[in-house]
Amino acid sequence: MPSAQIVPTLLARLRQAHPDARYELNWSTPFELLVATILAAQCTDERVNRVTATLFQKYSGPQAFAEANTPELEEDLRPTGFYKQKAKSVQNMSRELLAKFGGEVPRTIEGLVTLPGVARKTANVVLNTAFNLPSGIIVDTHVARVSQRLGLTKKEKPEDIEQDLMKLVPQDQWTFFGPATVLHGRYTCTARKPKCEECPFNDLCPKIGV
DNA sequence: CTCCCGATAT
DNA sequence: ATATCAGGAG
Repeated sequence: MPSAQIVPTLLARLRQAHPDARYELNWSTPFELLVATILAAQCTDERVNRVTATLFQKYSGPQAFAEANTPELEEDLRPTGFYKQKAKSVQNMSRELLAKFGGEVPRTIEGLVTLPGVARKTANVVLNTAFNLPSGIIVDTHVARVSQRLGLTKKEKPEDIEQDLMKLVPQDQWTFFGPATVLHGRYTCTARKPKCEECPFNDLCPKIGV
């Protein structure tokens, strides 16, 4: 069966499994979601949430991060891993945000991607989740793995996978498909021991790469 | 392609 | 012990 044919079934069953799929990062403003998403690289949401709970009390917005003492910020971010890189990204991102966008998170992928530490995945998370804009499809390690196993793409690079998915999935489903597929990958189609027995797509999955 | 880097599941 | 985890920059 061509992969395009299974997409409507896929979307219907995804909705059953994850009716209110949304990101599991905690945030109260688009800026906080942007910071949290940068911190989420190679790190679980749970650990990011543990850090941001106190982080966002200490640093109230882009101005506070821009003026922060860098070694101190590094320590604040240490539990998320890559902490020197992430401290630099968050601080420089905040400075650029103030300099170029008046401290307001831009609502376009072109604008977001100019910020340090922000590429398509992070930009799509912010636009899809905070602004409900179908700017593209979030492709992280989970979406990539699930899409490959289901035979929706044979590509390796996230940007190429996103292109394939955008052709297959109707645009008004993009903001649902991304987060829902992330959850499916996180809890069912896991990297190491995928739970194929309890997977709602078991009957239509070629199980590529499993 | 390599590097950044700590925490957790297997 | 080691692969992997909501990636991105140089």
